[in-house]
Order: sequence, then C-alpha cells, then structure tokens
Amino acid sequence: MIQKGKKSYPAIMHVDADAFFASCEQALYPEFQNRPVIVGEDRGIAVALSYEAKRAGVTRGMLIQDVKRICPDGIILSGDYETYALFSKKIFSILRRFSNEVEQYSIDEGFVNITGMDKVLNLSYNDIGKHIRGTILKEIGISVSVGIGKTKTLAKLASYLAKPARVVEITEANILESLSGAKIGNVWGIGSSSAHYMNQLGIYTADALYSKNMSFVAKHFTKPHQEIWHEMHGNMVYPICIDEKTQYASISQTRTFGKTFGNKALIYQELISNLEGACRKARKYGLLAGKVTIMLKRQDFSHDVYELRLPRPSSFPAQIAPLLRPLFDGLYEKRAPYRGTGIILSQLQDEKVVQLNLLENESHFNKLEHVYNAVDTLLSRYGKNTISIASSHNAMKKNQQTPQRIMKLPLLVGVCH
DNA sequence: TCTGGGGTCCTAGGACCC
DNA sequence: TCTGGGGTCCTAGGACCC
Repeated sequence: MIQKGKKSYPAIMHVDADAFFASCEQALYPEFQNRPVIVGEDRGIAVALSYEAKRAGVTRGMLIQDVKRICPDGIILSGDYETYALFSKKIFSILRRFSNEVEQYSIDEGFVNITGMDKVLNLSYNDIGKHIRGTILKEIGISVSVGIGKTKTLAKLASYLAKPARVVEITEANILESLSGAKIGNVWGIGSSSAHYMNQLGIYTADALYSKNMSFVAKHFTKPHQEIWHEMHGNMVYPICIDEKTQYASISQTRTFGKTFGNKALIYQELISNLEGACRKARKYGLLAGKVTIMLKRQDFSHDVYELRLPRPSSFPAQIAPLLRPLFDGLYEKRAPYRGTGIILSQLQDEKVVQLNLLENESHFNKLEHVYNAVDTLLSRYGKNTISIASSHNAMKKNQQTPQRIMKLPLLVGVCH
C-alpha cells in the first residue's frame, strides 16, 4: 500500500557499546560502578577501560604494570569473553526486535537498517535511536552510543561523534557541520597512512573530503577511498550484511616475548607453541589448513614472513612442524634477534570434505586424528599448558601461576622427529 | 596511542601462458 | 634468442578494523 505524506529517507543506524568489556563487568558487579575498571590482565595490556579509568589517565594498550602505577585504585580484571558474548547476544536480540536487517559487525557494534520505521512508529529517527539506546540500558545495563545516517559510513561517523552515551543523526542539513567535528583519520576505513596522505592534499577533517568534487577524488584516490567519498554523499556502497559469519578465513596465534633475544632453539619452541595453539583452534572448528605462514617479529617492529603450502590440508602440529623446520632455519639466520613469533593458518577447509579426498593415506590420518582427539580432551580437561609436542614443551608460558606437569606423548615425539 | 592479539581485504608485480 | 601484447593466477605485503 502506498503511504501518503512525506517519504522516508533511507536511514542506517550504528550502535556501538561504550567501553563494552568494562561496562559488562560493571553491569555484572554493581560494586564496580563509578570506579575505574580495566580489562586485560590476562593479556598484559589494557584492552578495555571504563570511563572512570580513562579519566584517571589510563589508555588503551597500556601495559598492566603501568596501569597499576598510574591508577592504583583501579580494578584490574582478566577478560571473561564468554560472558561478554552473552551480553552481546542480548544487545543484538534487542536490535532485532526493531528491524530484520541487523548486521553484527563485531562483538559490540552493529548496523541496523531503520528505513521507514519513522512512519511505522511515528517517531523521528533520532527519537528511535534514543528509544533503542534507552531499551538496551534499561534491560541489560549497558550504555551504547548511536549514530544515524544515510549510509554505514555516515552512521559510523555519527556514532563516533555521539560517544559517549548519546544519539547523533547526520542529515543533509547538518552534514558539513557534523563532519567538521571529525578528523579525517577518524573516518571508518581511513587509517593513519591514508590520513597522512590526505593531510598532504590539504584534507584534515571529514568535511574537507566531503567537499572535494568527483574528479578530484577520481584523480587522487583508489577504489576504497572513492567508495568512502560516495558513502559520505549518501550513496550506499556498503550493504547491510545480515548473514552470520560462519567460517574463518584464517586462524592465527602470535606472541611477543616481552624482550628481544636471539636464542634460536627457544624461538623455534615459541613458534611451535603458536602452531599448537592455532591448530587446536582449527580442530575445534573442524577446519584443516591448506597454507601455513610463519612470522618472526623483529626488533624494529617489522616482521619476516614465509608461506608454506601444505602437501595436504592438516590441523596436526606433528604433521606440519617437520615441514616448518627448514623454512624456519632459512628465515632465522637472516636477521636475529627477534621479539616474537606467529603462525597463521589459512586456506581453511572443512575437515569432513577434505577427508573424502584423503583415502590414499587414511590409516595415517586416522591415527593422528585419534591422537589429537585425546590431546584435545586432555587440554580441555586439564588446561592449556599440560601437554605439547616435544619441540615446544620448553616454550615460555606466560602468566603461568603454578608449575604444571608437562605430559609428553611418545607417539607425537616419534612422528615429529 | 611508539607497538598486544586476532582478524579481513586490496593491490602491485612476478611467473607463466598464448 | 629476441620482441609485442595481453590474460590469469599467485604471492608478498600493506592497510585497516576491533
């Protein structure tokens, strides 16, 4: 049926939780409210901060030891990510009450297409934002910031301007004024490198980019920044993606030592320890890697990488490690010392699909599978540090409170060497 | 924001082929 | 063996995000 009266403008809403992890802790433990809460003890750095902690001078990424010095009365917590995921679920179930078109962009951010809801609810978009913000705050105790605009880019910029705890709508009428409040590097998709480039073109704030004409944009920018310019002008380039992400494209585990050193054997053990962690996650999701990348982080914060295509997809460290060794040797000699290592598994495939193609060597595969099923059971029962293949069982364990027995599996050692 | 960890996507350029 | 031109595939690495 055709509605009479004014037409609805397209409207995208971006909902962004304020200091999400810290807010979850404060919602869960009322005694933490109005106090500086810092999440990240498990990682050694401040991952999330309550506004009280920010006010005390703590910044994101700050080392926990510095946090303790700067903010002695801060409540420092390890991340409880399962609980945060539950809060996240609740936020998104509230959003889905208002619209079918909800994109879960990250654990604490979502886009909602609210086009036409102004007519249905007889409320302005701004009031709808306030209503949703109030609903989330009332039902689960989490404060969110809400941005509204014609595209995802504008909505995201609006929620940035709305932080903390407000609702901002960018309209045709206020767009220049709104965009002048954001530095160019705060635009979604423009990082420090592009911000630097744009500064050299005389573009310092978001409204300056908006004001450039299309021929300027075509001349100086490549596709991603041209798309941002179009989005700023209200032309939707990035659609709302309501499909749930089901599979990983890559799984990685990286770790920094804390200080640099050049002990080759220890660094190799660290690398293999990362391999075990990444493989374990892959097995948990029923995935096999077609490609493995090893990464050595150097002192100057650059890194050396080397990719290896596996002869057959695998998620078993005992199968992969022997192939990695010569690559590591070749890579290592070049530019030690290093400050960390990493493993990236990619070209991930469903293990059920792959197994059908592995009939030639089924018995070996099955043997390894049985072994690692047992490994995974032990790991989930007794904790991460209880078992490892021989090459990594001396690797440094971070935050290891109590000495743990390392169980060596003779079979794995045998396969590996 | 001088640097922790886990991700995704894009692109320039080399290898290879016709 | 050299020379054009053009297409595709792949890799290394950059850039960006939370």
